[in-house]
Amino acid sequence: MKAITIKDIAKALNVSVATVSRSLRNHPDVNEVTRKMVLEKAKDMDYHPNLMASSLSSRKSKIIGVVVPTINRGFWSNAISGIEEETNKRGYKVMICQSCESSYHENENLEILANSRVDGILLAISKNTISKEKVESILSRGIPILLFERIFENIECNKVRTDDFNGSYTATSHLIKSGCRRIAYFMGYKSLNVCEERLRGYIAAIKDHGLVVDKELIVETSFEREEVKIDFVRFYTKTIEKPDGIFCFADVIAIGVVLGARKLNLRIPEDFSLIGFGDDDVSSLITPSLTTMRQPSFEMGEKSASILINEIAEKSTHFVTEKFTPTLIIRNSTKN
Amino acid sequence: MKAITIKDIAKALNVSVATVSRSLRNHPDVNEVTRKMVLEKAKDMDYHPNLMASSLSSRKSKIIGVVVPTINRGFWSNAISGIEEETNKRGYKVMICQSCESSYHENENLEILANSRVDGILLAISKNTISKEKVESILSRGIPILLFERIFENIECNKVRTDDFNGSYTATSHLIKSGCRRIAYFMGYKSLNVCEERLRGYIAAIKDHGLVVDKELIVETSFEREEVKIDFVRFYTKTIEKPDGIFCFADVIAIGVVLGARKLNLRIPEDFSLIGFGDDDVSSLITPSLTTMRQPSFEMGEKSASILINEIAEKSTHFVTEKFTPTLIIRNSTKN
DNA sequence: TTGTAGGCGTTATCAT
DNA sequence: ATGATAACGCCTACAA
Repeated sequence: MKAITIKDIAKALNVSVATVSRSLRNHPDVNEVTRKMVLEKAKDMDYHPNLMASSLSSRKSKIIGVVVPTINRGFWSNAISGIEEETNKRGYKVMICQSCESSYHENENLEILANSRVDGILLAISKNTISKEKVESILSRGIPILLFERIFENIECNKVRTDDFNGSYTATSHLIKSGCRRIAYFMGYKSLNVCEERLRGYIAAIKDHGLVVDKELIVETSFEREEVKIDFVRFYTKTIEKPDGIFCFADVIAIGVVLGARKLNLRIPEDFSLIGFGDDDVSSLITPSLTTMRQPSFEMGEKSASILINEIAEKSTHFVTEKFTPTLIIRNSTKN
Repeated sequence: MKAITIKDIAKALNVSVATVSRSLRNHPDVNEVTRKMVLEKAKDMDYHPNLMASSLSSRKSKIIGVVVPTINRGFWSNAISGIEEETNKRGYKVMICQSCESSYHENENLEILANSRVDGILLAISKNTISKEKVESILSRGIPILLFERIFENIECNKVRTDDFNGSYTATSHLIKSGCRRIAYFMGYKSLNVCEERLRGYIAAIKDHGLVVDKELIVETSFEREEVKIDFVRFYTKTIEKPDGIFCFADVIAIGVVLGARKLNLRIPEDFSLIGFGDDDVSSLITPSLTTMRQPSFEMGEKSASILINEIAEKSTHFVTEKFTPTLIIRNSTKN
């Protein structure tokens, strides 16, 4: 059951392992006749290269590590798909880990990936990651990290992000233009700077249109539909002056709001307008279909992988931050 | 920038690499004092083990390969999540690849995973994979493969599958019990044996209830919503005797049918009842909410990983086939 | 063009 | 309990 190695081929052919190795990797310094012979023999003997050995020796694994909060929902599953597409195209494989929104798991995953000597890491930080320490320690070990979607502001590395300010400004403005005057923001986790950025855009839009920001209308909630539903019901019930518009940090939150509204027998957009962020797969299907800011999640994944692989290949030290601007998709959860 | 190795630690401590290696791996044959010393020094020197070297030497990578048709939709993204959960719990990492329903990509991925010396592979075959050759060749190289959801019938390995016959029999029967007499089956790809199995269940239910099978009502379609929509419109338009019930191979197909029905201004379930398979995330949200056969996709992923890892650990040669029976979830796309 | 030999960072098998 | 030393399978100067 022992696998065939280049040594076996060399022996069988009475040549050196170097010649075999070179032939197999299309090295120029090999006689074409020799190469043909080696390749044929390799096929004959059912040879399969050992990538671990090759990686160890060449000091590159051709593997990209990925750490995301979750892999089976909305933005993340699409982004991963984009990552897969691009990495494969460039001859890399991918090792995927979930942090489950836990900084502890995130750190563990990062450590294992780094110890596996992946050539680079794509990371979207978890909701409770506040310290840059781990990331910086891995960067200092010479392993490139690209931060995407969930990033640290002050850190020296490549980044791919959404233009959150712009997006939420557009979303909020759309609500205002369609007649809303009292707009709530369901914001997700305060700790994440994406949430903060979108909060800033929301506030700016409110102010720019001469409305007032009411802190009572800014609600921190989770990324679980059912929890959001509960949060919404509580919020709406206890709020005296009802909002006539709600902007949500993410579509999954907006959908939670829809569920809550159904429970309270509220009609959207008659009783209030609703706008999400992300354009998840479900958003066009739910009733009412969801007005939202579309994020090109697949493309963001592709771009992230592309930039990281460029960095790996060229050893460039010039870092970029790529910003993707979301686009407004108008559906039936807002008026007009 | 060169990373610290056990050799460096050994030198710094004036002990042998063997001692360092043993200390690091909690080998019993080490003096506790020595171990403490080594561990401390390792931390001091910022040592991080090289997993590639370790894998090469120990001949186990602690990595599980996964090959699925797609990673960002319905059953698959949930199954992967379950796989991730279980593998991590057992100290393994995961390398994920998509076949994109292409046998060619599937083979390439399998080859790379095998060459990466993963300890085992979880595979759901693509829609156009007909030959078992590649799988068998990898099995013969001593790398365990577990087939899940999309399997070959006649092959010696562990399997985790849905009880497709049972599920589609139940689904079809439910339509009949709720009054349908002329039931269509939107079946997905004929080439897949899951599709065939569900077809068998559908046919059996029809016959058992004294109805007749009409081949005109068995429609092959794709797994893309928009394509299904088109297929449905064409089908419904050209069919003289309209069906009063439609059973779909998967929820994504059922949703395509919903879109098609909207286009034709048909009402569900008034004009026809609709039942899906899988209970995708969207299915409870769409209008009408979808009656469907729920598959425990996450658990199936977990179970698959669990069985495979057991096989790896115990080198057991006794293969099992685990069957998961789907459960009927009644919502608003069927009557009563 | 080909071969030799050392190295990649561990683990494992002997001794001691 | 510890140490030499040979694998693990491949790559790569350097020599020939």
